[in-house]
Amino acid sequence: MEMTKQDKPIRVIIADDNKNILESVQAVLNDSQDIHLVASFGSAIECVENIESLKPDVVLLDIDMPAMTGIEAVKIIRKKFPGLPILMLTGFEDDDKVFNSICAGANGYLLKTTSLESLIFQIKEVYAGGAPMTPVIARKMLNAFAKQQTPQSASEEYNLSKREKEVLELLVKGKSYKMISTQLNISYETVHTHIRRIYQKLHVNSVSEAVSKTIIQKILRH
Amino acid sequence: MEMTKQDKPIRVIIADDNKNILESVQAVLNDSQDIHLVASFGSAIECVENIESLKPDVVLLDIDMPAMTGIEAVKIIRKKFPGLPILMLTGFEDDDKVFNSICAGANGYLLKTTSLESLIFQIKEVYAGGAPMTPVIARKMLNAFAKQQTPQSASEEYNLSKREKEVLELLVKGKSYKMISTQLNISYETVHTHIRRIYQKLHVNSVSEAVSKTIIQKILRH
DNA sequence: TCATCAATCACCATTTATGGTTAAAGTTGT
DNA sequence: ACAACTTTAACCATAAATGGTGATTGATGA
Repeated sequence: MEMTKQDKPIRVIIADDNKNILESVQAVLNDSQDIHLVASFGSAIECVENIESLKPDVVLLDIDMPAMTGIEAVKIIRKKFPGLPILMLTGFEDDDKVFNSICAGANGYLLKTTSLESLIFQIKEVYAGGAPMTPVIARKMLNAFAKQQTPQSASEEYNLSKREKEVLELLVKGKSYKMISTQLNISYETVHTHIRRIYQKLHVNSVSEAVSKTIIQKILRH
Repeated sequence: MEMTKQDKPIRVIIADDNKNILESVQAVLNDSQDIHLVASFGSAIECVENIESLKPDVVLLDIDMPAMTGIEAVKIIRKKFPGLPILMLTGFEDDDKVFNSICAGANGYLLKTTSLESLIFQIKEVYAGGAPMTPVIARKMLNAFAKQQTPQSASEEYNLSKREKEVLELLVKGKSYKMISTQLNISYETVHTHIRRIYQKLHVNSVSEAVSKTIIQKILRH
């Protein structure tokens, strides 16, 4: 894949709730001949609303934003603009979020700690059809791919509380009570209580039933 | 993932039908303290046959070889040695082949045009749990993943026996060991044994993991 | 025929999961 | 301020699952 000089600059928009990030990205991209930062937004909603009119070539999305998260934004954008390259921005390698973003249709991600010159390179790369990611994330993707793991299944129908959904997610991923308690930083007994409620609400009485029910549910919604 | 100094060199074997490649790789690896090229083979078959006795830490496989291709070799090796890192070697970015290699279980790939110093680095990386690949290939993987495609080879068989499949079916339906034993008219301990084997073959160690894996697999096949 | 694998069963020890019950602190909305 | 709900946590007892080891029978195939 050869990188030829752009006749027209790559149109980029960005959404990030952190002003500092926005500003520094702006500064760098404005210096570039090949990239034109068309607009920047402080929230995902604004960004999504303006894509149609702005017609960007590449979208940069902070993965963590209040109200609408970057992941949700990806889903919406991907649905309306199947081919539009989307890069996620994240402060650190939050595996699950990056993983879910990618499942939602993101084309790669950038660590905010990445050098800003590298940013320009990565934007060009994703525009040219590449997918920036580090070997560690790549490996995770491959593993997940090989295992055909489930991304994320939100179980709305059963009136599960936020915490209960979290716990159920982890159960579906095959975690034990103990692992869940560690991961969520709560006691084993609390996990036990949550699972009790989950079982009540789902009308099941074992992990395997809960897991089946949850996955099937999720699939059927598509 | 931190790269610490190796106390023992990484044991590497390579298969490539091109003598020039073999020789230059040999030359480079022999200069390295951290890597020990244990053996090199001119064909995939020889390579596969000798893995067991050589116990390498990393395998390098040319993607294009006569008789048995690298891809076929990957499948075989991956089956016998689930955790063994495999790097594919290819002359150019043959997307499909690389893609299929990865689906077959390769952990990354190297262009033969890559600098030989880089080669050492990449070997260390895959040994440490990374997955060397270029952005273009990564993009393909992501697309396939997002679409939840099942590439030819990725719909792995797990070599479950007839009985094991039956037991797994019931597990997925949420049945307990006891219920399964009743339904199949076999003892609890036999169920236990079957499940043991199933876990081995699926590389899991709990019902929930087995169930997730199985359902996803099944659903994705259509 | 010898080797391999599928299917069956058992004994053991240990870890996990499940169900019943209780309860305190925090949140939210009326 | 009160009700309703969420999240947290604990105690107890029992059921279930997991892992190690070993073993027998029959079928299949080199």
